[in-house]
Amino acid sequence: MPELPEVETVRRMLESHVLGRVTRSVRLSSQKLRSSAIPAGFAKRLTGRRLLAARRHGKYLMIDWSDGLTLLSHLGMSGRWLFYPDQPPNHLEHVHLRVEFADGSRLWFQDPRRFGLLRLVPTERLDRDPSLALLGPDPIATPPTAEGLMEIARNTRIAVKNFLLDQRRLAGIGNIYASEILHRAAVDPRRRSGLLGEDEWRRIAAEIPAVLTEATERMGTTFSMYRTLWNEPGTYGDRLTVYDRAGEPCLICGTPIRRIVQGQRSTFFCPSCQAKRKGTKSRIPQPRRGGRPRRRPS
DNA sequence: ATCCTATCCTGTAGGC
DNA sequence: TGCCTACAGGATAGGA
Repeated sequence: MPELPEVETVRRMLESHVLGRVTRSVRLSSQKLRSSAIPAGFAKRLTGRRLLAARRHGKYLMIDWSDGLTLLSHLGMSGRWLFYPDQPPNHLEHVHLRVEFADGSRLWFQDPRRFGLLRLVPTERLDRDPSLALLGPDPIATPPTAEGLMEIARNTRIAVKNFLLDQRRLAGIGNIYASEILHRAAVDPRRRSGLLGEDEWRRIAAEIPAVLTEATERMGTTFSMYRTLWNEPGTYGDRLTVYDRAGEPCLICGTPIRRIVQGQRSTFFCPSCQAKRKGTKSRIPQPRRGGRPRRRPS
């Protein structure tokens, strides 16, 4: 579910509202997350620690605690960090981690599908963690250049949509924003990365941070699962130009948006704006203003 | 090496 | 209403 903008939204909220709090009790669910190696003593090691910083690389969130401890987390498809200053809900399913702070506030990690990750790592060894070690640059911390992308793409035959999803090349883009970026860059998602021209990479390089930043400003995109730290939906769904709009008119040219499957995942694009030609001088689609509200999250 | 497929889970929407 | 299928924002092991 969550891509860079959703994780960054949560990170900012942790930074502004949870920083400095000290843990009083920590409870782990017995239900195991798919990718978490949770060592014995997890809860005990986190007890009595002060939250010092919240960092992010790509879709990974890193929460630093006192005494050199970092909680590495990935939201997978359905993970949520939720903060309750006062009363937490009585019944909430799939809560894997419950942290209670000394002031009575609580921080929970919920993940119904259990594709997420929680791992407690010594801060100094974080960069050697297998999940982080292979990640490419974060496109917000290090905005990509046309030249850089072209270099990474040299000699690869992978479709550009799947290229954008590969976290070892760039860390943070997921299935929604890959489609959005390519639509705004006017590049056909099926094009082989190694065959794209410099002008196309230039447009892609510009749209990557543009789309991710705009989405972050709107606290991400909520279809169903994703929520902010305050359990609120993100509103970038109102700005999506192609994702989940199969059959609806392209906001630039009116051509019906198409859905195809690449790597067992949906890709949405405009067959006209993103015509499969090299060096096309297409108009760059602009984000829509206002527009009809998207489906309300449940 | 590179690319692709299947798989891990639960919840929900839509067709009948 | 209920049953069934398809699909969902991700990463990754293993095979071609």
